[in-house]
Amino acid sequence: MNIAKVVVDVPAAQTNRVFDYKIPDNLTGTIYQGMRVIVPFGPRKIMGYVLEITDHSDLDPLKVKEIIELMDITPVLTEELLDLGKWLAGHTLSFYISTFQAMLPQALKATYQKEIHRLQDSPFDNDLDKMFHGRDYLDYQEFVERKGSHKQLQQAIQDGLIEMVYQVNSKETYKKSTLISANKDALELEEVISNMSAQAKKKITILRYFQEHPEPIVKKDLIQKLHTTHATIKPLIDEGVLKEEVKEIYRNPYKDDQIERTTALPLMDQQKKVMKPIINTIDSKQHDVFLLHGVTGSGKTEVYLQSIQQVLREGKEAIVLVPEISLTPQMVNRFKGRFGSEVAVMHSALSKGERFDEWRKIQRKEVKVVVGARSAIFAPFENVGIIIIDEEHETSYKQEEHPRYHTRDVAIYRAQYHDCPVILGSATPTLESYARAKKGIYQLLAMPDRMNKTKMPTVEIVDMREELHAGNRTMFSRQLKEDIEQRIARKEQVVLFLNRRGYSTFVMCRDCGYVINCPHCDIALTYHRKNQTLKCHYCSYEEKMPPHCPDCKSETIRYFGTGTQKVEEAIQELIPEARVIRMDVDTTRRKGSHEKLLDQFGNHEADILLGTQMIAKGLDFGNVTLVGVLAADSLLHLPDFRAAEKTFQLLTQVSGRAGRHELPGEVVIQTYSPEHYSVDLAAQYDYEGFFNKEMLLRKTYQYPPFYFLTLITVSHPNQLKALEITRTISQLLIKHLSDAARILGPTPSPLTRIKDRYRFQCMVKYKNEPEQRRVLQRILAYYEKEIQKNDLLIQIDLQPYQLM
DNA sequence: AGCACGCCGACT
DNA sequence: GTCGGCGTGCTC
Repeated sequence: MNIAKVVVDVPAAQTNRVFDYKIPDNLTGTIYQGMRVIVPFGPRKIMGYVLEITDHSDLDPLKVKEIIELMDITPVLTEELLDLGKWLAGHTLSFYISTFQAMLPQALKATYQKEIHRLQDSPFDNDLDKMFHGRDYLDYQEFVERKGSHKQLQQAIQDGLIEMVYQVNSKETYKKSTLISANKDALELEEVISNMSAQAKKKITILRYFQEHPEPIVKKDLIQKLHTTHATIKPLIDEGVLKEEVKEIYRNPYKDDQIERTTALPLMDQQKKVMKPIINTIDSKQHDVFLLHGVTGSGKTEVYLQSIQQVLREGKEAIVLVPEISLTPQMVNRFKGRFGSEVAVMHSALSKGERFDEWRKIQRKEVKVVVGARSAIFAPFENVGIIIIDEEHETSYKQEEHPRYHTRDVAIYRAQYHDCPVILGSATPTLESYARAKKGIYQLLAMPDRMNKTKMPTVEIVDMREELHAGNRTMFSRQLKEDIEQRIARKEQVVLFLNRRGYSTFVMCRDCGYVINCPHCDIALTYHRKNQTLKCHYCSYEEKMPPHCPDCKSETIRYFGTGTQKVEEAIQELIPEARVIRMDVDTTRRKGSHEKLLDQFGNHEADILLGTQMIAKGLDFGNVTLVGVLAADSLLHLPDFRAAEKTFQLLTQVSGRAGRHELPGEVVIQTYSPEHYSVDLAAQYDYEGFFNKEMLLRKTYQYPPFYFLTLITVSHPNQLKALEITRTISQLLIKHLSDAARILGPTPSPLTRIKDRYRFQCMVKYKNEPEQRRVLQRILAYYEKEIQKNDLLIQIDLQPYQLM
């Protein structure tokens, strides 16, 4: 057992395999699969993951190098996760290294540094010598920046004067804290005190403290509590009366102790009904996928909590996934409240260090439940008893970069391994999931009623075209304005929802219609009022807002579109007495500000909560009786076959924010296409009707769930070249896939140009193409060289969510 | 990816 | 004759 099979940290097709390394004697017995190691690779030193430890290599023993050192004391990837990574790489056409990296927190990613070390004290007489500044090493980066001569460098290496040293580091850091405790019991301390000089007042106070509180205390806290300093504690430690120990502590982003503990709530009949099959599956250690279709406010979370409780009782662990956007303090508190310190929380608002700590709690089995966004599906638990995906229809479950996985697929794969259930919960399931449930592939569990039997809010659809005809040019219909005023008068609260997508704030000249576009990408620049600049969403190009139109010199150049800022101004103008809280990316960027704004709203410090996507989910304020949707159909016109589905989901989701408690709710939806079925059926809360209607269309136009999709996007700085390659790829696909597969394209991508690269795409619609992955892999291999040297980029997305 | 090797044109 | 440009191929 002295050979390790290692996947190295080089994401390229040619290195996407294992390399054999000898395990040096000093590491025998301490090295396990799933550990990170540092290995020599060509002239470099890089990080790699040990996949397997065996006792033989097919290679010439002379060619096999030795592992340099270990980066971990315990494996960071379990055997299950290593296997999952291998499967996922094949499933998403990614490199092994990319899938393994995706499973671990950022802090464990290796960083590389190159240094020039001098081997002799004697100076060499050229410019290179000066760069050392008398030190014995020089950072390579510095050498490059100061335009060092590569020739001199090479010469010096040849002459044996210097050598290149490669450093491999990992970014993880541990937060440490010093604990103080007494070395003696209360009686012994009494003796020490009596022997002390009466002048040593502070010292005595400290010892008295430990007589009463024998448990260890953080040094900093002790100093603060007793108004003393390090200087008084130190001698006591030296005398052996007190002892000091350095312990690793976790950064704690949530103050656990402030969260009120809760116990299981009594269940309503419909909750009891759905719990039964879930509990059965848990008890019989079976794998099954449940689709929990429950309207907003039907009590899905309580079902999750009690299912988890059952899992914990069996000594197993639970993974709960929620969309990033709804990972609000309210949500987190519900889990912390029920399971206390058994919960780890993982999401992007945490710092790298905090996320690493949460991950380590899981790795060390110090917690039993993880609540997190997409990547938490890779939690290194070894005894998973349930996986819950809340709001399963959310698009954020699909990773849009390599590896392009869907969380649902990974969840089901892991649940199969662990023989445990998966619960997909949603008020508006994806057509894919609902269709599978109807076919019996998933088990459908329905919760059609709201808790406390509160009625779903009444929904009014307002046709904005009529408003325009009636001479109302504001963004608020007369009805919405009236309703808002009424709520404010009644001291009730209002949530206003603005869907920003498709309505970004572009700049247009009112005289000639000229729109300012990004010079590198094919989209309009977005206006940022803060510093009067125009920014590109895709390449972060930036320019100053021009005082007049670049085309016709007219000064009537204005920003268009409806941003939350603009809506806020409009409300103030229309209803001056309204107190408004605005929630968008700008106002919630700072850590904790999200929470703070919601608290303010919860305390009725404002009448109106105005926001984008992020307020559509999970908010639960009893005093909200009106929800206004300002532009319901802005999503409908995106080039996306899921546009109707997304609109339906969003409207349903938003409507659920109103009237959750005693007070009845009302929803006003403003739209330019009131007759569209997704708007109309959402207003009637008719999921089934929407499902049937949409399924019919999907069937006609051959989209999921009737067909699978593969989207191939080719981009290249040369437009013709991009088109040509896309055409070749479609022809190859036509040739090698079955006749039943439909290959569309090449067509220009909806975003024709990003960062000066032209984009074309090709789409495959198919039902069953077992050869497809292999064909695509061959296509990638065929273009490998061009991908490396030229600027060719080929993106392959199996089951894409975003068609852009 | 990065790095060495090697082949070619442009220059002291 | 030599320097440095980049295309080619390899990394246990």
